Amino acid sequence: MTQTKTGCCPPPQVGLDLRPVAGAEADDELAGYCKALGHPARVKIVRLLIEKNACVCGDIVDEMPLAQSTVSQHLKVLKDAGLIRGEIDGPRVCYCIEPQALRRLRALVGGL
Amino acid sequence: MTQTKTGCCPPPQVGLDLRPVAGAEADDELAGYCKALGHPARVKIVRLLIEKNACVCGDIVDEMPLAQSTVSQHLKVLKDAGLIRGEIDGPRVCYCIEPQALRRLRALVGGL
DNA sequence: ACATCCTATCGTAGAACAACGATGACGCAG
DNA sequence: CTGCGTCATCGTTGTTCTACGATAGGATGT
Repeated sequence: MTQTKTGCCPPPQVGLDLRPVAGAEADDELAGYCKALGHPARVKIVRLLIEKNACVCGDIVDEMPLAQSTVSQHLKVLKDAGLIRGEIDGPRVCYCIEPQALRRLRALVGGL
Repeated sequence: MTQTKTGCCPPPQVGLDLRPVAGAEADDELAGYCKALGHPARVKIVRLLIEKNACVCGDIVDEMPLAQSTVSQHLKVLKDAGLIRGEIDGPRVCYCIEPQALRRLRALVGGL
Protein backbone atom coordinates (compact mmCIF):
# COMPACT_ATOMS: atom_id res chain seq x y z
CA MET A 1 0.00 0.00 0.00
CA THR A 2 1.96 2.92 -1.23
CA GLN A 3 -0.54 5.54 -0.31
CA THR A 4 -2.18 5.41 -3.73
CA LYS A 5 -2.65 9.10 -4.41
CA THR A 6 -6.18 8.82 -5.64
CA GLY A 7 -7.34 11.90 -7.42
CA CYS A 8 -8.34 11.08 -10.94
CA CYS A 9 -8.91 7.44 -11.64
CA PRO A 10 -12.56 6.82 -12.26
CA PRO A 11 -15.01 4.65 -10.29
CA PRO A 12 -15.20 0.95 -11.16
CA GLN A 13 -17.90 1.58 -13.76
CA VAL A 14 -18.74 -1.96 -14.68
CA GLY A 15 -20.90 -1.61 -17.76
CA LEU A 16 -21.15 -4.81 -19.76
CA ASP A 17 -19.87 -4.51 -23.27
CA LEU A 18 -22.09 -6.32 -25.70
CA ARG A 19 -20.30 -5.58 -28.90
CA PRO A 20 -19.21 -8.55 -31.00
CA VAL A 21 -15.68 -9.87 -30.64
CA ALA A 22 -15.38 -10.87 -34.28
CA GLY A 23 -15.97 -9.26 -37.65
CA ALA A 24 -14.35 -6.46 -39.57
CA GLU A 25 -15.03 -3.87 -36.90
CA ALA A 26 -13.66 -6.06 -34.15
CA ASP A 27 -10.61 -6.69 -36.29
CA ASP A 28 -9.92 -2.99 -36.54
CA GLU A 29 -10.55 -2.54 -32.86
CA LEU A 30 -8.23 -5.35 -31.85
CA ALA A 31 -5.58 -4.21 -34.31
CA GLY A 32 -5.82 -0.72 -32.86
CA TYR A 33 -5.27 -1.87 -29.32
CA CYS A 34 -2.50 -4.21 -30.36
CA LYS A 35 -0.74 -1.57 -32.35
CA ALA A 36 -0.72 0.64 -29.30
CA LEU A 37 0.70 -2.17 -27.21
CA GLY A 38 3.15 -3.15 -29.92
CA HIS A 39 6.07 -1.47 -28.23
CA PRO A 40 7.78 -2.64 -25.04
CA ALA A 41 7.90 0.86 -23.59
CA ARG A 42 4.16 1.22 -23.92
CA VAL A 43 3.50 -2.16 -22.37
CA LYS A 44 5.65 -1.12 -19.46
CA ILE A 45 3.79 2.15 -19.10
CA VAL A 46 0.48 0.34 -19.01
CA ARG A 47 1.81 -2.00 -16.36
CA LEU A 48 3.09 0.90 -14.29
CA LEU A 49 -0.29 2.56 -14.40
CA ILE A 50 -1.97 -0.65 -13.32
CA GLU A 51 0.43 -1.33 -10.48
CA LYS A 52 0.25 2.13 -9.01
CA ASN A 53 -3.46 2.13 -9.71
CA ALA A 54 -3.11 5.81 -10.48
CA CYS A 55 -1.02 8.06 -12.40
CA VAL A 56 1.78 10.56 -11.82
CA CYS A 57 3.16 11.36 -15.22
CA GLY A 58 6.58 12.61 -14.22
CA ASP A 59 7.18 9.45 -12.24
CA ILE A 60 6.66 7.44 -15.40
CA VAL A 61 9.48 9.30 -17.07
CA ASP A 62 11.74 8.48 -14.12
CA GLU A 63 10.99 4.80 -14.51
CA MET A 64 11.83 4.74 -18.20
CA PRO A 65 15.20 5.04 -19.93
CA LEU A 66 13.74 7.50 -22.41
CA ALA A 67 13.57 11.23 -22.85
CA GLN A 68 10.58 13.07 -21.49
CA SER A 69 9.36 13.95 -24.96
CA THR A 70 9.52 10.35 -26.07
CA VAL A 71 7.54 9.16 -23.08
CA SER A 72 5.02 11.87 -23.75
CA GLN A 73 4.61 10.57 -27.28
CA HIS A 74 4.05 7.04 -26.07
CA LEU A 75 1.47 8.32 -23.65
CA LYS A 76 -0.26 10.05 -26.51
CA VAL A 77 -0.36 6.85 -28.52
CA LEU A 78 -1.90 4.99 -25.62
CA LYS A 79 -4.38 7.77 -25.02
CA ASP A 80 -5.39 7.95 -28.67
CA ALA A 81 -5.94 4.21 -28.62
CA GLY A 82 -8.25 4.70 -25.67
CA LEU A 83 -6.23 2.57 -23.30
CA ILE A 84 -5.39 5.31 -20.85
CA ARG A 85 -6.72 8.64 -19.75
CA GLY A 86 -4.99 11.81 -18.64
CA GLU A 87 -6.40 14.43 -16.34
CA ILE A 88 -4.77 17.71 -15.55
CA ASP A 89 -4.10 17.97 -11.85
CA GLY A 90 -2.62 21.32 -11.08
CA PRO A 91 0.76 21.69 -12.67
CA ARG A 92 1.08 17.99 -13.45
CA VAL A 93 -0.93 15.43 -15.36
CA CYS A 94 -2.46 12.37 -13.84
CA TYR A 95 -2.62 9.32 -16.08
CA CYS A 96 -4.56 6.19 -15.43
CA ILE A 97 -5.82 3.07 -17.10
CA GLU A 98 -9.14 2.98 -18.88
CA PRO A 99 -10.53 -0.17 -17.33
CA GLN A 100 -13.22 -0.65 -19.92
CA ALA A 101 -10.67 -0.69 -22.70
CA LEU A 102 -8.64 -3.29 -20.88
CA ARG A 103 -11.68 -5.47 -20.43
CA ARG A 104 -12.59 -5.01 -24.04
CA LEU A 105 -9.10 -5.99 -25.11
CA ARG A 106 -9.24 -9.14 -23.03
CA ALA A 107 -12.59 -9.97 -24.59
CA LEU A 108 -11.24 -9.46 -28.09
CA VAL A 109 -8.15 -11.56 -27.49
CA GLY A 110 -10.27 -14.16 -25.78
CA GLY A 111 -12.48 -14.24 -28.84
CA LEU A 112 -9.63 -15.42 -31.01
CA MET B 1 -18.31 -28.06 -42.05
CA THR B 2 -16.34 -27.17 -45.05
CA GLN B 3 -14.43 -30.38 -45.25
CA THR B 4 -11.55 -29.12 -43.17
CA LYS B 5 -8.65 -30.37 -45.23
CA THR B 6 -6.57 -31.55 -42.32
CA GLY B 7 -3.01 -32.20 -43.26
CA CYS B 8 -0.64 -30.08 -41.23
CA CYS B 9 -2.05 -28.61 -38.09
CA PRO B 10 -0.48 -30.17 -35.06
CA PRO B 11 -2.05 -32.20 -32.28
CA PRO B 12 -3.59 -30.31 -29.33
CA GLN B 13 -0.31 -30.38 -27.42
CA VAL B 14 -1.43 -28.92 -24.15
CA GLY B 15 1.79 -28.18 -22.31
CA LEU B 16 1.32 -25.75 -19.46
CA ASP B 17 3.31 -22.57 -19.83
CA LEU B 18 4.81 -21.54 -16.54
CA ARG B 19 6.67 -18.46 -17.62
CA PRO B 20 5.81 -15.23 -15.80
CA VAL B 21 3.27 -12.88 -17.31
CA ALA B 22 4.99 -9.75 -16.07
CA GLY B 23 8.47 -8.29 -16.12
CA ALA B 24 10.74 -6.98 -18.81
CA GLU B 25 10.80 -10.22 -20.75
CA ALA B 26 7.05 -10.56 -20.66
CA ASP B 27 6.80 -6.97 -21.82
CA ASP B 28 8.89 -7.73 -24.88
CA GLU B 29 6.96 -10.88 -25.53
CA LEU B 30 3.59 -9.18 -25.30
CA ALA B 31 4.79 -6.27 -27.38
CA GLY B 32 6.01 -8.71 -30.01
CA TYR B 33 2.70 -10.49 -30.29
CA CYS B 34 0.81 -7.23 -30.26
CA LYS B 35 2.97 -5.71 -32.92
CA ALA B 36 2.23 -8.68 -35.13
CA LEU B 37 -1.48 -8.28 -34.51
CA GLY B 38 -1.30 -4.53 -34.89
CA HIS B 39 -2.67 -4.59 -38.40
CA PRO B 40 -6.25 -5.40 -39.38
CA ALA B 41 -5.17 -7.62 -42.23
CA ARG B 42 -3.13 -9.79 -39.91
CA VAL B 43 -5.93 -10.03 -37.39
CA LYS B 44 -8.17 -11.17 -40.20
CA ILE B 45 -5.65 -13.75 -41.33
CA VAL B 46 -5.40 -15.14 -37.83
CA ARG B 47 -9.15 -15.36 -37.61
CA LEU B 48 -9.36 -17.12 -40.96
CA LEU B 49 -6.84 -19.69 -39.83
CA ILE B 50 -8.77 -20.28 -36.64
CA GLU B 51 -12.13 -20.58 -38.36
CA LYS B 52 -10.98 -23.00 -41.01
CA ASN B 53 -8.92 -24.75 -38.35
CA ALA B 54 -6.34 -25.32 -41.03
CA CYS B 55 -4.56 -23.53 -43.64
CA VAL B 56 -4.63 -23.18 -47.40
CA CYS B 57 -2.48 -20.24 -48.22
CA GLY B 58 -3.86 -19.39 -51.62
CA ASP B 59 -7.35 -19.24 -50.19
CA ILE B 60 -6.20 -16.57 -47.78
CA VAL B 61 -5.16 -14.39 -50.66
CA ASP B 62 -8.58 -14.80 -52.20
CA GLU B 63 -10.23 -13.62 -49.01
CA MET B 64 -8.13 -10.49 -48.76
CA PRO B 65 -8.23 -7.34 -50.87
CA LEU B 66 -4.46 -7.36 -51.14
CA ALA B 67 -1.86 -8.51 -53.59
CA GLN B 68 -0.39 -11.96 -53.17
CA SER B 69 3.00 -10.59 -52.27
CA THR B 70 1.53 -8.38 -49.59
CA VAL B 71 -0.37 -11.24 -48.02
CA SER B 72 2.78 -13.30 -48.10
CA GLN B 73 4.57 -10.59 -46.19
CA HIS B 74 1.87 -10.45 -43.57
CA LEU B 75 2.10 -14.19 -43.22
CA LYS B 76 5.82 -13.85 -42.69
CA VAL B 77 5.29 -11.29 -39.94
CA LEU B 78 2.89 -13.60 -38.18
CA LYS B 79 5.22 -16.53 -38.60
CA ASP B 80 8.22 -14.61 -37.30
CA ALA B 81 6.17 -13.61 -34.30
CA GLY B 82 5.47 -17.27 -33.68
CA LEU B 83 1.73 -16.95 -34.02
CA ILE B 84 1.35 -19.19 -37.03
CA ARG B 85 3.18 -21.99 -38.73
CA GLY B 86 3.57 -22.88 -42.37
CA GLU B 87 4.21 -26.31 -43.77
CA ILE B 88 4.95 -27.12 -47.36
CA ASP B 89 2.28 -29.42 -48.70
CA GLY B 90 3.11 -30.37 -52.22
CA PRO B 91 2.93 -27.33 -54.47
CA ARG B 92 1.16 -25.22 -51.90
CA VAL B 93 1.78 -24.11 -48.35
CA CYS B 94 -0.42 -24.99 -45.42
CA TYR B 95 -0.66 -22.37 -42.71
CA CYS B 96 -2.14 -22.86 -39.31
CA ILE B 97 -2.34 -21.28 -35.91
CA GLU B 98 0.23 -22.00 -33.26
CA PRO B 99 -2.12 -22.78 -30.40
CA GLN B 100 0.51 -22.40 -27.71
CA ALA B 101 1.27 -18.86 -28.83
CA LEU B 102 -2.39 -17.99 -28.73
CA ARG B 103 -2.70 -19.34 -25.22
CA ARG B 104 0.41 -17.49 -24.19
CA LEU B 105 -0.97 -14.27 -25.64
CA ARG B 106 -4.19 -14.70 -23.72
CA ALA B 107 -2.21 -15.29 -20.55
CA LEU B 108 -0.12 -12.19 -21.11
CA VAL B 109 -3.11 -9.99 -21.82
CA GLY B 110 -4.93 -11.53 -18.90
CA GLY B 111 -1.95 -10.67 -16.74
CA LEU B 112 -2.41 -6.97 -17.34
C1' DA C 1 12.67 -31.90 -70.22
C1' DC C 2 9.02 -28.60 -70.13
C1' DA C 3 5.30 -25.76 -69.02
C1' DT C 4 2.47 -24.60 -65.14
C1' DC C 5 0.96 -23.39 -60.77
C1' DC C 6 1.83 -21.68 -56.14
C1' DT C 7 4.51 -19.14 -53.04
C1' DA C 8 8.48 -16.46 -51.45
C1' DT C 9 11.65 -12.88 -52.18
C1' DC C 10 13.55 -8.62 -54.27
C1' DG C 11 13.35 -3.85 -55.30
C1' DT C 12 11.03 0.28 -54.72
C1' DA C 13 8.27 4.31 -53.21
C1' DG C 14 5.57 6.58 -49.93
C1' DA C 15 3.80 6.66 -45.20
C1' DA C 16 4.32 6.00 -40.49
C1' DC C 17 7.26 5.26 -36.28
C1' DA C 18 10.76 6.14 -32.66
C1' DA C 19 13.86 8.90 -30.64
C1' DC C 20 15.83 13.25 -29.37
C1' DG C 21 16.56 18.33 -28.27
C1' DA C 22 14.41 22.69 -28.40
C1' DT C 23 10.57 25.33 -27.78
C1' DG C 24 5.94 26.58 -26.25
C1' DA C 25 1.85 26.54 -23.12
C1' DC C 26 -0.05 26.37 -18.63
C1' DG C 27 -0.68 26.59 -13.61
C1' DC C 28 1.34 28.13 -9.38
C1' DA C 29 4.56 30.50 -6.02
C1' DG C 30 6.78 34.56 -4.99
C1' DC D 1 4.29 40.36 -13.35
C1' DT D 2 7.97 37.25 -13.24
C1' DG D 3 10.09 33.00 -12.75
C1' DC D 4 9.74 27.91 -12.24
C1' DG D 5 8.33 23.33 -12.75
C1' DT D 6 5.60 20.19 -15.60
C1' DC D 7 4.14 18.50 -19.72
C1' DA D 8 2.90 18.76 -24.76
C1' DT D 9 4.19 19.93 -29.26
C1' DC D 10 7.41 21.00 -33.12
C1' DG D 11 11.04 19.91 -36.21
C1' DT D 12 14.42 16.65 -37.51
C1' DT D 13 16.76 12.30 -38.51
C1' DG D 14 17.06 7.57 -39.22
C1' DT D 15 14.46 3.38 -39.24
C1' DT D 16 10.63 0.45 -40.10
C1' DC D 17 6.11 -0.59 -42.28
C1' DT D 18 2.93 -1.27 -46.13
C1' DA D 19 1.90 -1.96 -50.54
C1' DC D 20 2.82 -3.23 -55.20
C1' DG D 21 4.81 -5.41 -59.51
C1' DA D 22 8.34 -8.24 -61.12
C1' DT D 23 11.02 -12.08 -60.60
C1' DA D 24 12.92 -16.37 -58.77
C1' DG D 25 12.33 -21.14 -56.58
C1' DG D 26 10.25 -25.63 -56.20
C1' DA D 27 6.90 -29.21 -56.98
C1' DT D 28 3.59 -31.39 -60.25
C1' DG D 29 1.77 -32.98 -64.32
C1' DT D 30 2.49 -33.95 -69.33
